Amino acid sequence: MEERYDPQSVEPKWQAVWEQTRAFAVTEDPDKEKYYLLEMFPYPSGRIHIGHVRNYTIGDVVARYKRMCGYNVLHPMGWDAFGMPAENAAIDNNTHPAKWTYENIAAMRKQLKRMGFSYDWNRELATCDPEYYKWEQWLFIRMYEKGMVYRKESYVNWCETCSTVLANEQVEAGSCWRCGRAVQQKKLWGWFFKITDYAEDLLEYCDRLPGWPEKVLTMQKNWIGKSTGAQIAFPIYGTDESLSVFTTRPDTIYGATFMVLAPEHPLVKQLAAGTGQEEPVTEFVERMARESHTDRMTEDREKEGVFLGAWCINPVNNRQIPIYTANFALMEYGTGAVMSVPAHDQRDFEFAGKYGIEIIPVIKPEDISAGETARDQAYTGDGEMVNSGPFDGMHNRQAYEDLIAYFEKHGTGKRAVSYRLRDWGISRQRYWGAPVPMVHCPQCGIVPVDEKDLPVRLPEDIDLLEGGGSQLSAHEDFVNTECPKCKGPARRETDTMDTFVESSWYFERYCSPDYDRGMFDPTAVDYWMPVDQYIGGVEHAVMHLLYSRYFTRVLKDMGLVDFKEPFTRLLTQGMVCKETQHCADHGYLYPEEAEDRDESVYCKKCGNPVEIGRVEKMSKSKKNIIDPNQLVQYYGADTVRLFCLFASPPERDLEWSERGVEGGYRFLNRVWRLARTWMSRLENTRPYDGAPGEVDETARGLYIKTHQTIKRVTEDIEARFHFNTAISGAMELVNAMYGIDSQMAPDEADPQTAGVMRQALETVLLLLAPMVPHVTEEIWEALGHEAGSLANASWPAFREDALAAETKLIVVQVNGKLRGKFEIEAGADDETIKARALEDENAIRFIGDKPIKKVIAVKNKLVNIVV
RNA sequence: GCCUGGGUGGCGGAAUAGGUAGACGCAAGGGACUUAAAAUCCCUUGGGGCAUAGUCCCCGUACGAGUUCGAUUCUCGUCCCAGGCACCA
Repeated sequence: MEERYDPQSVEPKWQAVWEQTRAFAVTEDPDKEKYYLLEMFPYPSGRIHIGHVRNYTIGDVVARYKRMCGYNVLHPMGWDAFGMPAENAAIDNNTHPAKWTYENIAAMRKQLKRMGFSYDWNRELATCDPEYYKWEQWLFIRMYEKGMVYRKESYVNWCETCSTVLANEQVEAGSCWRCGRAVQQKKLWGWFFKITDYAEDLLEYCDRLPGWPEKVLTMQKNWIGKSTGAQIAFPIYGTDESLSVFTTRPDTIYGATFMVLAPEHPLVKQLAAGTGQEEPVTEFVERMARESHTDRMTEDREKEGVFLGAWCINPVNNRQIPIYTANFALMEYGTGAVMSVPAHDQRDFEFAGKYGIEIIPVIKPEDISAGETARDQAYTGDGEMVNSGPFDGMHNRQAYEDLIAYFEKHGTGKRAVSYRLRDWGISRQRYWGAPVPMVHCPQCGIVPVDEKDLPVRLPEDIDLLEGGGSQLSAHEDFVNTECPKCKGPARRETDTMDTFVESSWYFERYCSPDYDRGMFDPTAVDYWMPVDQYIGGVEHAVMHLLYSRYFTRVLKDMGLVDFKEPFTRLLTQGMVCKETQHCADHGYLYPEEAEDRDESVYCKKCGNPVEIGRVEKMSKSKKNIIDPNQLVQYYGADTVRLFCLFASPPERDLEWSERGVEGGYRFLNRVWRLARTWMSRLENTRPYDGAPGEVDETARGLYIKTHQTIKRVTEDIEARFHFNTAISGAMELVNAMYGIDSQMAPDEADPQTAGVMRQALETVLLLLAPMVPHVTEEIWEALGHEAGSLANASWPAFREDALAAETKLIVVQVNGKLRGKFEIEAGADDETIKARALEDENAIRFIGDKPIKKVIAVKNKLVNIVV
């Protein structure tokens, strides 16, 4: 053991050992209980950032901990390797996306290895590998055959900068989630997955995922957005046709005074034709089409519409009601038509007010005296029905049910459910993605590629410099093919798939990454899946996690897996944040561009004082980032890992602090120095593992502390992943060992004390091994253990009797306020401790001459005297 | 507006089947070692009070009530912060 702790020599040494011995490679072993720990795989951007480090450190601690507990732990890592940045970088640097991607992967793999994460690198995969996306294409065809995929022309979210389609989930506040540009609507043909078929099941299972954070489940539920109500047909006046609407409030139908169609609704132009309203309607519809989705959806958007010149008939009272088209109606939701009841819907109320449409209240508010009708807003609550013919006097909840029964009886409507969730549009007009494996044949129409011809490989000789959009459609060799059916000339589909498709099944591929007869080896998936613990950022709460749940259901319905939910437990770790530094002349500054002196911070460029901003998520634009590489070079991977774990519990945001990192480094040095000081005394000593009764005074405290710490750290990790308190516990144990150290020199220690010291030291190493694996392995070896054996050591167990055989501190309260305390042997009965408490001088002082009403005793804890 | 979380020292954060509030770390102050500094080690550190300086007293977990012998923890109300959703009929 070296005198000085030098992470730069210790860490690479153990990383080499783990690599050579393939320490973390696993295979299915039916005799061992499995544990599948997965962290969300990264996009290979070129270098890992501190968010990755935190995510993967948390995961690594759990993986190593479970491994020490005897589980067969699958802990894989790979690359979410398709996507736009590769194309942009390729254009910028005149390289190829594949080259750029694989170089980035190599660089990041090296960085991850330098962190000492316990991955089974044999299972590494990259989604841009044809051997990977081949099976994605295979599944696409299976889904197509089963009618789970379809093609349609639709308005899509279009990002001009990225020249691609975005899924609804990829639009954030009306802008592209990647580049921030305002999203436009564009009509385009594209491929869709029928995720809406599973809306109900996905929703239902939100209540059957106890291992998931409530927050994520709520977000998913909201995203699916289930509403129940009725679908009702309104005959169109003067025609044989009818207008179908979805409403959640069939009970308010007597108050319907107008109808609204989405501007894109096919009936809009048809109904307006020849009514004299044709011109204003066409003008309105065209203006709406020109407006971006963003503008139309902005908050507080003024409601606006045009009368179509047509009417429909309310089926319950034959009332003739006007039909409008308006900006607030969405074609994608329900039937694209709204039954408007201004008295009981705020939006309809505003519209009616603007256009002078009649407002008929049909529900009397429960909290307002009868007869009152003048209101400045819609009433959306419950109450007694009025103005509703035969339903008058009934409670609206009852009328709701009766009206649905009435519609069903007369065939004018039915109970209905509507979801906010839309089908998943997966077409992207980009090069760097998995090609959709379909062929357009002038004779046979759309034909899937033959399975034997998979994968449909991305052509490598491509010139990306020619403008944006998909270069695939310009690649003649790729596009021109023959029809799998009639063998005539045909054209290939040039859309590639959304990269979320790859990440919807990679966790299954990890189970058998080299399998070449299917997406995965069923026996391997059967053994490893589902993932026991999944860890990643909350930013994936909706998209990635919902798509993965959907995909798993698809695989189940195809008989490929026998479970519905891929992730049993989910942990969403918080973000890494740091204060910003801003110079009046030079803008935001990187940490190394500012200089700390005299308790203030100055800009290195101009020497002026720097303004310290609020603590925010680390981002390049704010320059409040720190480079994991530099930290590792300076402090070592163990210190960086330790700080990430210690600074805050995993689900909470972590505020980066250079001083905090130094604190972590100092602690590891403290452990090192203690081990080094005592090494010659301990290396030939056996750890003391005897009964507590035989431990004499000197070592007794440390002995008990050791066992208490094992219990505490185990519970902190096992029950709640609170590594910060686990580390606190280990620090306390080290402090206790320094207590012995300050009392005696190592060679003065009696055999028993030395044994207890060794036991304490080994405990510290075992408990910290999952968190700081390198330094602990080094000291473990110095103690005479086989090199590299700590990674496979058993998690320590505590002795119950070591915790039990103790005196307890009893707190004395008078009227609930702390007035004194005393020590007594553990388990002393209530009467004994009450008696002792009543003798307490200070307590007596507070009791004074007031009569004692009651004395409450809690065994081993406290006595409260009530006066 | 709706849905989730969350408000505890100078700072990051401990403590919830209700039972000593502030573990552990950072920062700060004092001391030891040193020619000196760094490193290290030890001590102090929520606020206030006192003729008694203590095994002392009062206040204190966003704010206001309530339940209880006892509330950071449970209930109700209010305020503030963060994240998500937001014309979804």
